[in-house]
Amino acid sequence: MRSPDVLRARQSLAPYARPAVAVDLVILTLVEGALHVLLIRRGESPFEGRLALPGGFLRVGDGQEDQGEDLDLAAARELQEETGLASEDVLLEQFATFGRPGRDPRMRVLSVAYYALVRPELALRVRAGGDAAETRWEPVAELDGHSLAFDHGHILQVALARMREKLDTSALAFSLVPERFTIPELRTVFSAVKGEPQDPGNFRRKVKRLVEDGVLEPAPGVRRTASKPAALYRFRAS
Amino acid sequence: MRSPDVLRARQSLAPYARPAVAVDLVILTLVEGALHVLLIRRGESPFEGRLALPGGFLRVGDGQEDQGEDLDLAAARELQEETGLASEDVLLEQFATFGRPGRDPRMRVLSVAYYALVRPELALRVRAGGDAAETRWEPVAELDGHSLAFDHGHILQVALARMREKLDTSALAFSLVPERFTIPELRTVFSAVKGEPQDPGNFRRKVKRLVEDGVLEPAPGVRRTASKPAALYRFRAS
DNA sequence: GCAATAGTGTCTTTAAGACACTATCAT
DNA sequence: ATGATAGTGTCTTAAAGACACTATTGC
Repeated sequence: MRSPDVLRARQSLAPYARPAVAVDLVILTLVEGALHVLLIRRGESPFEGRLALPGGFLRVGDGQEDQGEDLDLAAARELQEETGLASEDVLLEQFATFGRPGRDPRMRVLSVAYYALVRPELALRVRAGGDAAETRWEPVAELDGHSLAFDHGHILQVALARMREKLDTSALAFSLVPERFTIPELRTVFSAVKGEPQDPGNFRRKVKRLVEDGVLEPAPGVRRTASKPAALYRFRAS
Repeated sequence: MRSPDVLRARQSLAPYARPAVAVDLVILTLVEGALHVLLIRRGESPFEGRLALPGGFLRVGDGQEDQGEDLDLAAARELQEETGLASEDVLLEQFATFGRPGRDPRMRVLSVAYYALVRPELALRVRAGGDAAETRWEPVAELDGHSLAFDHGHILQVALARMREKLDTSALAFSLVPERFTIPELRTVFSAVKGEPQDPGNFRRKVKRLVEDGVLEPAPGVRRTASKPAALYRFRAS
């Protein structure tokens, strides 16, 4: 075996072959109380005709001066290209990088994966279904993991697992409701992400604590519903 | 702006320039109750003479048939090369990927970062300080973030933040104590990672719950200490 | 009026935090 | 015996869960 020093020398002088690097997006929103993910029908091989996560290759410059775009910027650019949404309106967060050899049969490709949480009102604006590229919202719960192209089913599962971890300890949930939202709306998000219904009374108590702690604040107006109108709240950036 | 379809076509036919991809390791252990990270004194430009995280380039094959090594395997290989430790004896987990343009002045380099948690008994075996490459354990608390090469100070901070998040909700802590450990030993891990002392009585209660829940089990023997010997426990893989 | 759901209140259990106290070792 | 620390017990508070109940709307 070569010693580490020899390895290091070889690397700086004559680098190994490089992998292609893609940035893939798990774009999620809530439609009628259920998590939906934005998928694209692939029009070319491999996995032609299969659904896949939107994404694209990282732009790398051609030298020391121009080294290309940041990963977060690449994710924002892809989001814009695929949905027309600006990254300021969406929670966009890197969560893992996937690189198993063979995951793309053509060549070695690493995928730096981001999840993007889109408010329901913005999700409506996404050109879905009408495009040539055939972009569409698919309900996460009804997806067969094996139906997605590449390892995208796995990537989706990892994204969901991470979101479940962070749901209670971050501001993540507030990115899946309108900017001004009701407590029941927020409860729907928790129910959908956790996959089990949340008790209305207990959930309300939890949200009320957030208000007392200054995380949320009451917002003017009410939301008209099928029954009793509900009070509005908003997230305090502070 | 080019349409997405045109972009996709260009990419598959003539891929953009590719970044170099490194796998860097935040190798941590506990020495005398304090978190220590394994660092290497760089012997070459850039950042010659500065301390850096150990790591190396991902091995990518040269075609469709040989696509090279998996990311996890690359991390395990680097760990073995730098410390002599086998990945089975260490908790090795990817936590983020860093790719800011300019982070390496020579060229565009992505770094897929892993943390590696090493039991104190194994840490002693690591050839530290005696090598030509000058590998050494540095106390995390005393490190000036700006003293590390590249963005490695930042990478270290992200690793620690992630560990703090997962400490209470994963088996992470059990990888920083001997396979058979005492409650005070485990408490030291929590104190070091959280950065604040843990109450002995309350902490013991928490561990006892883990025993009742079958996460831990009593182990034979006792640990002799400077005072009263302590009972041993072990993590139940199950 | 009635269905639906926003919103309130209560009781119980669990866990965290503060902290006093006892037990058992090495020296 | 004494210092150190393993280990126990108690009191308080915060939060989760189960669940009964009231209030206000659209229809």
